Amino acid sequence: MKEKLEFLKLLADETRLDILNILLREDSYVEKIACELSLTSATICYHLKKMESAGLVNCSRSQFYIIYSLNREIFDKPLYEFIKKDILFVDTEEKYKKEVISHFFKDGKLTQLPTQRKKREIILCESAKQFDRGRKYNENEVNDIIHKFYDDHCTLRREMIACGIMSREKETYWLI
Amino acid sequence: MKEKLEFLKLLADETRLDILNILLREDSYVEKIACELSLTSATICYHLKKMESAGLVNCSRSQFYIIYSLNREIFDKPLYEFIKKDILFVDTEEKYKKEVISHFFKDGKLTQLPTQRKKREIILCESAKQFDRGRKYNENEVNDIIHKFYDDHCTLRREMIACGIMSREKETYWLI
DNA sequence: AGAATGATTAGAAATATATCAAATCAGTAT
DNA sequence: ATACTGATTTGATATATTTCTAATCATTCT
Repeated sequence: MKEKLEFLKLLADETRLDILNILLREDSYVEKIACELSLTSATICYHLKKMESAGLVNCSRSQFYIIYSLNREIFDKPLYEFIKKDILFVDTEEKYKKEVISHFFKDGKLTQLPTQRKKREIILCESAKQFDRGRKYNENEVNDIIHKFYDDHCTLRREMIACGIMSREKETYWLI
Repeated sequence: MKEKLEFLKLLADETRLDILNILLREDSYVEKIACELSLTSATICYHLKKMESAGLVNCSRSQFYIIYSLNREIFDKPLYEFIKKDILFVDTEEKYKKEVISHFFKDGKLTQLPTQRKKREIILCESAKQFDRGRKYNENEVNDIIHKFYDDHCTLRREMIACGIMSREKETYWLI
């Protein structure tokens, strides 16, 4: 998660890639790398310290120098390992529905019936909450209830039946 | 090379990692991803476009939507593949030597004999260029030549012999 | 053809970070 | 002990990039 991102951020820098490529070839030390890359020691040190604390490289003192070396095993892992998060996404459908509902319902009024099938279905389900399950309604009652939040009661009524939320027999309507 | 860096930069962003993790689970489209991550469509689009042009994801239109999917084969490769540069480093030793020489020689004068063995060797080799190979020198000649660029001719003369650049027999000196 | 809708682009603001010069720290050698 | 030398830290500057809002584009459906 957070660590993986930090890890990838470390790799996503040209200077650090250059440093890693040098270490891939041979162990080295700050001053020499700085010379090879035409940068200051301060800069190289800054990068090496960062990479060291992330476990990308190791270091040990040898006489005057602090020798840096690559932690090679890390680089054998497939890229997949570095992007996969362990977090499971739950309730994304629910969140999406809420988003759609809050977009089409303003102050309790349905501003418009969505053209898109998937979204229309969500809106129709939401509209159906104005009716009680098990109760029978006549056409006028249905129209009145719909009219409280949407002008075109004919269309909405028809659509609810078309998508299988509501059923009708003669003049009687009920939720399925 | 350049491409690899661009690739890693793309991965080193939290939002893009989130997007990739969503696509790892299922194909999706801009608006839905935006909703799931609580960001605007513009932002998601910006990231997806970037990743698409790098070949990380693919897209195709389906009715209203442009469905994005992961280019999975890329993620199977080991990290190593993404950091290894093809460029061979040549002349790094040469560059390092020049750096050391220009540091210790100012205006043709040797400011100081380096303490460090490796650097001292470089300086001694550089100093040896003042002598001609094959020619024999007596001690005074050696001292005079050295004295033109360094005060302590005794030390320098001794060091050149110690490190095997110059040889001596009785009062005669010559380069090896 | 025209309305609706998802995708994209443009411009601006905010944030993160690589780099350097200079100062300081920490071992090494005489 | 003291001078030397490589490593590190600090503070400042420059640059890149993410994100948003608003406008525009492109496609689908009636």
